[in-house]
Amino acid sequence: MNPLKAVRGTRDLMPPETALWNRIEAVARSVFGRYNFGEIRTPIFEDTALFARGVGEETDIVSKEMYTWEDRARAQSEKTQSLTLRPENTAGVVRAYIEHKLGETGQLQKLFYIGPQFRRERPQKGRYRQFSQIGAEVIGPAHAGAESALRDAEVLEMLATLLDELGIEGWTLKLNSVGSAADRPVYLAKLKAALGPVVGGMCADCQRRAETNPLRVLDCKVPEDQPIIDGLPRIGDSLDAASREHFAAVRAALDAAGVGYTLDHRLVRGLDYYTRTTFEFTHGGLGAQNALLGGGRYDGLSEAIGGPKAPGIGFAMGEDRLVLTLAAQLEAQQAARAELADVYVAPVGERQNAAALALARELRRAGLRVELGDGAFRVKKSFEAADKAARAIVLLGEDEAASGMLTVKDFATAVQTKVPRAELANSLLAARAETK
RNA sequence: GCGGCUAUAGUUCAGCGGCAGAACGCCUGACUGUGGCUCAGGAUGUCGUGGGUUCGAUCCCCACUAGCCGCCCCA
Repeated sequence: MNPLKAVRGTRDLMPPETALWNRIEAVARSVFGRYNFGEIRTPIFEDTALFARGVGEETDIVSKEMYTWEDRARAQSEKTQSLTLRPENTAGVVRAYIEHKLGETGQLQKLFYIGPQFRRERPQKGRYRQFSQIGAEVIGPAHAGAESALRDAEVLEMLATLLDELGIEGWTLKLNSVGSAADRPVYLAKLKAALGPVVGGMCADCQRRAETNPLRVLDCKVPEDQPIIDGLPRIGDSLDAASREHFAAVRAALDAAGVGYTLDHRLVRGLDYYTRTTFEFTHGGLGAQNALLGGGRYDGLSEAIGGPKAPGIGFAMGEDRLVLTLAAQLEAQQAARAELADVYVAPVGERQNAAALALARELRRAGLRVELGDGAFRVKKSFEAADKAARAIVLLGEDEAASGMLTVKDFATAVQTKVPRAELANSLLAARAETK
């Protein structure tokens, strides 16, 4: 029988890499906290209809990338229900906002999440079928200021801070406005009309996209098509006065805060719910998956899934890609170093094993990270193991047990001393404080 | 869903139609209570899975599976 393996597109995360994941999440929590966001945890699966209505029936995510199944009825009277592993988290957050009537509080809701999402795509570097996203949403009634351009700018400024604090070097913010729900059809009609006479001269992909999803034509990277694309109408020219003003206010606030960005009139996002501001933070070195995070405003999403009017803006960041980027910046080695134990407790002779556990318990209760050896090991072997696992070793043999003076050797300095048992924890804590 | 490349020790990888290799790591000893450096020895493995060609296949052929890269799409 073949051993079972993790299913395609999923993987195990293990030390030392998990230390890097934890560090990323700790930095994100710290930044979100300072911007006064609270954490939300929504279920990993939801009613399929939530994604069909929220994300958009015609998007690739919904039409071919979801893990969907029919939940079986447990009684004759019970109906079966179509359930889906969440492919993204914004729809779930907005569903919770509606379900718990958060709009009735009158307050702006600022929520962040960290958790796994699922899409049945072909796996490749930085893209897995179970992947983790870190995201946040600002949503609320219009009278709470949810529609304000200041909220867009604040979210973008927060993201710039987050990427800086994570230590991501060389990111780029791309910014665009796709207009209101009313602007979209107007622009689509113009775009289709303009494509009509020229699409025949474009690449096969574009000819297909012109039919299925004309906005994606703007994303085409084929060099020969670029002059044609440059001649197509720009979405920015189809915005109504209010959208135009909103976008100008976002840019003004970013300029005032000193957050750099690049206007990209071709930045259209794949999800149906986006309105007005759309953005993407990109980074080189990720191959075809160069987007670290993306997001935008979704003023109509709540209504699309049956809720009250609740404009909002949010983003989702691919945590797997952040890890890749940071690991490439040698952060992984530092994370691995942080995993070293403070001390290795080495009993000498099996008769000291019981006493060694008691000693390890004392040290661990004092807050030290402790690896416990085994008295069956020869002392040389204990030292070898300790050198790999910890910053220092404590020997507990017959001499030490009799005298109460423990032998401690610090590997960084190679200095060996005798320390009274009562002072051991404090002395090790002091040593740790020095090296960190 | 489509195309290209890849799959050999714990890891990174070499290799050849006829006994399975290196480096690092691991184990043992030099050193009976002292790591790192050195030296001497040792163990690794259904050569991804299944089929075919052949006297003989890890090697050649086919299929499958998985990974990587790209496309589609997206975070």
